[in-house]
Amino acid sequence: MPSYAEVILPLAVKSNFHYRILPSQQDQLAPGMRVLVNFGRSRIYTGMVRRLTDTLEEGIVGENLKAIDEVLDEEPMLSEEHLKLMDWVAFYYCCTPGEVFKTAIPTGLKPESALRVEMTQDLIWEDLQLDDKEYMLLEALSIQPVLTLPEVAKIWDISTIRPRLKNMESRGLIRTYQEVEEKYSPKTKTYLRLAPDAQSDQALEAAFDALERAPSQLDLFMRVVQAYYQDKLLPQTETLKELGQGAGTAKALVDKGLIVREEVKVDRLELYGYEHEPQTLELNADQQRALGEIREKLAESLKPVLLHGITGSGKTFLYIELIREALERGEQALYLLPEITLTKQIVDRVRAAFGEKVGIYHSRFNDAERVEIWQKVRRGEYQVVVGVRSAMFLPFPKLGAIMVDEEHDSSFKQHEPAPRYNARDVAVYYGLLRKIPVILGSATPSFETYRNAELGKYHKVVLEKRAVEATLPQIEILDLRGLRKEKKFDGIFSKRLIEAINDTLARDEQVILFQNRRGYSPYLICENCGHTPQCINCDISLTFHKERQHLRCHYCGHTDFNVNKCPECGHYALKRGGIGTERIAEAIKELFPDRVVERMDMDTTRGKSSYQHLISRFEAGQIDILVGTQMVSKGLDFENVTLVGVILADQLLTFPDFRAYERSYQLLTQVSGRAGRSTKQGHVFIQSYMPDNVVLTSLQSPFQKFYEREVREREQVSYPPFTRIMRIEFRHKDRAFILQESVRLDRILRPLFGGTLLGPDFALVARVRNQYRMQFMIKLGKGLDPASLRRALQDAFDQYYQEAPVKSLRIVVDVDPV
DNA sequence: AGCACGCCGACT
DNA sequence: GTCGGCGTGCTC
Repeated sequence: MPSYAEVILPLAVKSNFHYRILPSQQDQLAPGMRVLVNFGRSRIYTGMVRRLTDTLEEGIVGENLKAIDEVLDEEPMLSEEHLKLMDWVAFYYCCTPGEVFKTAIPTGLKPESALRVEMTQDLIWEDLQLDDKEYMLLEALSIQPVLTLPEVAKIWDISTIRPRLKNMESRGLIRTYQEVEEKYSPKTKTYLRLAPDAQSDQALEAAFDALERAPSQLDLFMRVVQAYYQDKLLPQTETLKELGQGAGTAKALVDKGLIVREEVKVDRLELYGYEHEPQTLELNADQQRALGEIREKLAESLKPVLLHGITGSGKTFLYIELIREALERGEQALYLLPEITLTKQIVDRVRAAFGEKVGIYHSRFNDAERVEIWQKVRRGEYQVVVGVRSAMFLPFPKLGAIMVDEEHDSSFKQHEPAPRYNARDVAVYYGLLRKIPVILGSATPSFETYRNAELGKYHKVVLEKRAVEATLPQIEILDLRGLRKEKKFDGIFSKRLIEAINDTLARDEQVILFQNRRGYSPYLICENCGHTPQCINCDISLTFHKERQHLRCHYCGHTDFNVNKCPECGHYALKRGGIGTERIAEAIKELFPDRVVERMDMDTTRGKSSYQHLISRFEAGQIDILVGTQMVSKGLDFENVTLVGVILADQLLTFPDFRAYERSYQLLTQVSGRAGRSTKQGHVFIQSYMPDNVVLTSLQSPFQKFYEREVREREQVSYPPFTRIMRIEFRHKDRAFILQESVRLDRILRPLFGGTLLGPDFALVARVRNQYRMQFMIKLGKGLDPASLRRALQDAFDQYYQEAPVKSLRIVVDVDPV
């Protein structure tokens, strides 16, 4: 048995650390187990054993290593393949193993120590020379004997508290120590049971006698006895409520020794009941054909499959069949989708097929819930998981298939913090590693995936027909230039759109209006001097929110209540510019005062269930017009929605990014797909000042045509999918300094990457939270493989740091940014 | 990520 | 003169 364990720590440290394995731990330790280890002066972290070894790097002496404090698992929590997956993510996305570990494992499974503060025993207050802060702390400690660091910080209201605490400790006033806090505890429910001593006939008789003058207690006791004879446990809360009594009654009986309380672990995940019996689906002919093709192709060779199916073609039914096959093989399946598509609708569908074998994994789950899902997946109790990005890291013991729905969706990519991974690509890698099928589904595939399919790296299967016999929605582009001249456009709505809304509502059908800007107006502008109020921390104009009567920065959250007076010239001449969802909702309410209009964007869906609530109301027909951002473009499959209006497509089309057209096409296709999900004809109106734009004119023709045309342009400028991009961003609070460093970095990077290196440029928003941001882009073509690029980059950074000390310049590497 | 050490401005 | 601010380097 090796003597040392290489341990991944949940920190952004470059490499793993080694710990000594104690003799008592020798035969129980294996890679994939969690351990408690001491790190630094006094902190205790949960680490992950990566491997066991006898050899150490040069300069590290085995005897000097710290020992593992405690082994937390009896069985490895992660398989070797899971560990390999995490290794790959760290390598590919240029981050540390610890950063991957941190995201991959729920917080509840990573207990760590926190500093506690206690008052010294027998402190004689009179003799002490205390300043205000010290007095405040001791006073707090006399009420609450143990405080944590954040609590102390709150009492003192200063930023550096540690030196003060140290000072107080050295004077013998307080004691500080590290304590590991258990982060996860199972949820329990209290049941009542007849006490063992009260179970004999004699004892019961005596008890009834004794309770003669306590009718409430007698009532409850009768229930307990009844349950005892039926061999059942009695739930305390419900029983007391039923009897109309308080907790005191139960307590009295417990005190008399007649009954006992029992805590039973309960499942936090018992969601709403699924009424449906598991059922098989009837696939239509086209779906049958596609399913057959997928099977054939996978049997031929195990490559990822692009399932290209138009909106409403029933891709979900195919996923379900493929999942069923995995389960029949005795394996598990993972169904990944973007956050906002994970709705009750989709869950219901999957539950209808697989019942209680289905687990859900969502960012709105709290930590305890995540732990329970994790455990159920690990024990195989969940055979199917429907989840978002991070579900990719769940510990499936025998994963047999992965479905990635809406594979083009950018929410599969994590932006902040590291690891900046794309769950779709991680899925593809994991499929390769475990030799299991991966299905990438989309109506508008990403250019990367589509090209891989064209090149034969991926299989391609197409679904061309809508599942329900329905005609595709009619898309009409409304030319605002012309309409404005003819006075058929009021600045927000064209006459044509209003008429269409009117007709739709008259038929008792519903309307979705889409605008990719929240708030009332994206900027204010002074009519006197032309100034636009900017955020004090970021280089961006502030968005006006009318309801709250303030200006808000959508990057850092800074708010400013000065909405009337120009901060530059002092005139009360601030005018509202641009159109946000709030303004559209207001305008549409004025036009249709007796209709129910609701807004769906990040401002109106902050609460845990507000999103679901809005959707349910919309589904039930309680909302006539829904105005929203991207949020309305996905997951809303409602038959009664027959009209979709895009208020202004131009901001999408002119967004300064090489993917702007690809994105616009995807988004507009998706939002159009909301109209006419049934036999009713759907209509889509897109307002624009650039009606001839190729994206708008391509919307009604097949995706492939648009792709072929666009991809040629990409090829000419060597952009993805012909290259892969690595973005190197650096941040610093001093503008002059970052400019100077950009030149120095350029000098080092240029010889390595030559013409494939773009930049340095300021980022799209040059300053965020008072940090200036500049960036390089490296286009990684055929010549350079990712591994050597990463090495070259590491060398370059090493050289950069060696050349001159760098003051707090943060460098962020983003691989395959989207 | 913490936490210690080390160097510069506003206070007794 | 010191207290306390942050900037830098190290942790198996």
